[in-house]
Amino acid sequence: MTTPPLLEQPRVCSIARALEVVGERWALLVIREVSLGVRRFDAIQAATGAPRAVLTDRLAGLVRAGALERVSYREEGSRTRWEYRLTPAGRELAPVLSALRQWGDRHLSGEAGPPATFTHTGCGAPVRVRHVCDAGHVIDDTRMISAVAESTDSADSAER
Amino acid sequence: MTTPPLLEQPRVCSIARALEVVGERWALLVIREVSLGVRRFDAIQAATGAPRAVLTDRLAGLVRAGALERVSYREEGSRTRWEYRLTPAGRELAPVLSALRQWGDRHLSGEAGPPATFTHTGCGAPVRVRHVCDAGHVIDDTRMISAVAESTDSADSAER
DNA sequence: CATCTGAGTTCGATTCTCGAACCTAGATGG
DNA sequence: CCATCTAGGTTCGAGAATCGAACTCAGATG
Repeated sequence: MTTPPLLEQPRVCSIARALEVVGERWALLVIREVSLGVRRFDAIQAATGAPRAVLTDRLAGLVRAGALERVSYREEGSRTRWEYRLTPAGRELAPVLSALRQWGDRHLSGEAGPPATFTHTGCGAPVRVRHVCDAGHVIDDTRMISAVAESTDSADSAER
Repeated sequence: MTTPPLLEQPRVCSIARALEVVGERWALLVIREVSLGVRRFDAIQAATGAPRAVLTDRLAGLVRAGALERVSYREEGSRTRWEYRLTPAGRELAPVLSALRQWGDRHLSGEAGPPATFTHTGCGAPVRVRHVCDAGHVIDDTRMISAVAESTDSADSAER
């Protein structure tokens, strides 16, 4: 109980799997932009600052992973263009972005305060991400969350 | 409203700032391990699979950023050792990890289902991260969240 | 026909990451 | 006293990823 044993294999975990998709540099900033309605290559490039070659790569990866889709569209009297849109899976990354923003706001925004604030459109109150259980309890103390490992091969249960 | 103008500068944003600290490869997996109680260099190395040199670098970065602290400790009749602990700021990364895990669970865990589940210790109900406003409303539709840019220089307000 | 625009490619120069091997200082064993 | 073990790193060379700037290409536009 004092010193957990060394694992022989890196831990299998959804966090690691998620990071393989959205953990590369620029990937989450791309999702941020598309969430904000910025959908065209050049606009995403300008708003993120990613090098164009890298952006090409990230966009393709996010499409392959099912977070974005590449759609052709045509404005009145204009040629066909491409744009990137969030898929439902991509939209579900919103809590990841919010959680990062919340942490950055709190710990990295210096004197100036956060560069933007987010409010509930219904009631105007500030919005944050929190742990909530399905019975409706808001949980701020992470010690009140228990991990249960789905028994795979190497049995290691995590406690916090 | 149709096509947002190209930004001249990459967007200033807490997400980008947060990613400068925790966005490098392995950083969040290190935080995951320390959250789980794995505190020693070799144990973190084994659980994450990060190369040792990279791990040295990430640990130093996370200490510099104030998410971890490096503490010496001594077990009975043993020499002095070092361990890494979460600071309060590091503990506040929990929603980031949970949000990533939630997304990975939903979209990347294939047949086998999620490798672990998390429940509220009080009531046993599954825990997830959600947007909640300070008036207590749970918000699942992100269109009900409004962004208000703190008026800096280049005025661009974000709508979703 | 020349120009503009959107959406990429190509290129050479860093920079980062990987894995394996090596180093060091305090126990520990004989 | 010497060899060994362990924790916590360093060092090293090779390979992959990132960077910024310049180039391409096809369909409007003048």
